[in-house]
Amino acid sequence: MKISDFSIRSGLSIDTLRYYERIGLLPRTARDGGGRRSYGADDLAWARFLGKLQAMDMPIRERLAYSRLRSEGDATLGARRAMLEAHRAALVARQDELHGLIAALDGKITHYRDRATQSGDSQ
Amino acid sequence: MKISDFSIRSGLSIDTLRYYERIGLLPRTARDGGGRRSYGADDLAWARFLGKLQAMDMPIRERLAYSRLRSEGDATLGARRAMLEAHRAALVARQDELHGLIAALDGKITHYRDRATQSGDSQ
DNA sequence: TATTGACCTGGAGTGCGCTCCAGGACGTAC
DNA sequence: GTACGTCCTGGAGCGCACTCCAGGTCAATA
Repeated sequence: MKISDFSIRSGLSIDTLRYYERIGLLPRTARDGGGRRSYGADDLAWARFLGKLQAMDMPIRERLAYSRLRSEGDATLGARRAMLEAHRAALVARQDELHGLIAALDGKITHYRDRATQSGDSQ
Repeated sequence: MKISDFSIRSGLSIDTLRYYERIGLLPRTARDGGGRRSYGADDLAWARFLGKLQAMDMPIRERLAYSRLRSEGDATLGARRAMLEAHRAALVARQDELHGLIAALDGKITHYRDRATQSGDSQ
């Protein structure tokens, strides 16, 4: 698969794909005769998983650490699982935080609604 | 209140306080005889509210827009409420997204657990 | 065969959100 | 009255995560 197709299918821009390869987040991609990148199905699965880690707010340094572990093979399965579990805990914490923030926001919105034409401080 | 105390009580660094004032997120703070900033209780409420908007991932441009509305007085109450309601919807959407991502992560973690000593691709 | 369009590389530029720095002023403690 | 700590300003620098650009190569198409 050439980079333009891979970009569409992975959801990552062409520039981002080259950038990720440069920093080692994606392994050095296979090339065709003319030196152009040629992606396979396994590359797609990995790129999509990276996309998910990004959607989970995992910073690029951590994704890079995970990627390095992955490149070291099965010996690092435990370490990778530990990273995912730690990140899972962070996501759950963030969910809880959002819950509280939404509640606070609801209070504020209600307050605004109540004083639509009155005075007082609403920030 | 001087800036060092206000920094502690608001949770914003001294540099951040000055930066926010520079870009107009905090109104020009009152000064004492020597030209130093002198904060009041209302400043504190506003700074803390800004902190909450930040914790809600509201980008600085939006916080700035909100801040400008606030400085225009009660005429903008409706617009401010609309902003908060829009942001609330974004937070709820993000909560839902996190829910799905955590579920996906759980699948991955379970997969890792199952193949602790086996072969196969786990990303 | 000439042109077009997609691709390549290395490196520069961007936007966000601060954070740090130099050089200077003030006010309190000794 | 001088030393010290805290403050001031304007501006530079930084880390993140891309995004864009110049200058060049290559393959297919007209």
